[in-house]
Amino acid sequence: MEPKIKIVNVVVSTQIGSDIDLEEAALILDNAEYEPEQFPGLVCRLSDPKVALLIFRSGKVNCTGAKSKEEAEVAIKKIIKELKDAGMDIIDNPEVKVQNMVATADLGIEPNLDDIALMIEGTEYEPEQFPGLVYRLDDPKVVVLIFGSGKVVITGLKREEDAEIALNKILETLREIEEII
Amino acid sequence: RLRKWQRRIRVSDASERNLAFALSELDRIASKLGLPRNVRENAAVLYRGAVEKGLIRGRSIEGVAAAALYAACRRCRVPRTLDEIAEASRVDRKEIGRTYRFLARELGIKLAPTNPIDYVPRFASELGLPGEVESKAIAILQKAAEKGLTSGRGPTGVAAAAIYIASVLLGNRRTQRDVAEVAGVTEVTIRNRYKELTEHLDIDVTL
DNA sequence: AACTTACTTTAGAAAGC
DNA sequence: GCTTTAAAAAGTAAGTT
Repeated sequence: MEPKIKIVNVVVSTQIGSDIDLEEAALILDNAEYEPEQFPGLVCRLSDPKVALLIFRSGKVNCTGAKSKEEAEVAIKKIIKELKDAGMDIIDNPEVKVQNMVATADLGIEPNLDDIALMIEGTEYEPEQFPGLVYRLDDPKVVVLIFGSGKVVITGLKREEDAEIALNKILETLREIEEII
Repeated sequence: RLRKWQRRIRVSDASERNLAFALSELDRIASKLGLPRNVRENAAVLYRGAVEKGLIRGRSIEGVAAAALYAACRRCRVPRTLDEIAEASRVDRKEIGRTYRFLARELGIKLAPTNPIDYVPRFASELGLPGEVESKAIAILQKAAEKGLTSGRGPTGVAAAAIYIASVLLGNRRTQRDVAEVAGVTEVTIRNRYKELTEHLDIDVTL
């Protein structure tokens, strides 16, 4: 519990029915946009849990922008209630699956990105294109963006605890590099 | 049996035609950018390697050629930005960058991040600056790298700021606007890097 | 020169082109 | 591959004031 890891985004998927009339749903939901020419899903933004939901004709639903799985579940229950109250055929307590989580943290040191790029396989660092170094880990299968400030972004997370595991692995690798130098 | 034979001829015909096209593309882009022979040859080697490993599948010949040239420029320490390569070819920078990463990974080429110092000779030359200014800019960049002032910043921006500072210090002043133009960055970026470098390296620039 | 807004990178799901 | 969604990191860019 040394590093303060903060979950900043959670992506979740679920299914609330099948063969959903998105035109109808668009009329029922307040902040809904549905432009099939542009994207096959209906976009609905909620302000309460500040999230965005994508609803598809198949009944599949994605929820992004939540800070936790629970927050995403609250958002999904909200739209389910709205659609059900309007008379649509919707599943009540669908199983929600976390597809991805994004976290931020601080290494507490200012790493030399050039050294990391040269010494660690599987890292990409192209400052011309992006200031962060891209570090792909296999064990917790996540991707970590490391910045010169020591700030870090961890994404691809399926479990919250993997963030700390990944962070510790990186700190350990950084220590090994410093020993060599 | 005869069909199979004809097919082989056709395939090898197509391969040769594609390789010839790729090499002419490399030459066309390289000429437009005024790249030396060794860079073109290096790019051709990379391209052939990509063909041998079947890395062209699902990718355009122009895209792979542009990416090979981008990688070759870096390997030969005469870097061109993705924007410069994109402008000289008809491939957009996003695809060149993506293809370059793919090639580097698949061909097992590990390129060090572009060193801002590698941009100095070209930029200084385009600005008509003497060798002393070039050397001074390089010295500034070496100090900057030691203090971690280049990490995360765009190589062209840092190089531009160092050249600007060196030009002022040695009495061969170029305007930020002129330096920004040859480096392909904005004046705002030069000012930001300028502030950072002069403050952290204790450089007194009196105008 | 300051502000604001916006784009670069990463992951993942969805349905369709 | 692309399209759309959200969010963070830090750098760079562009438009206003």
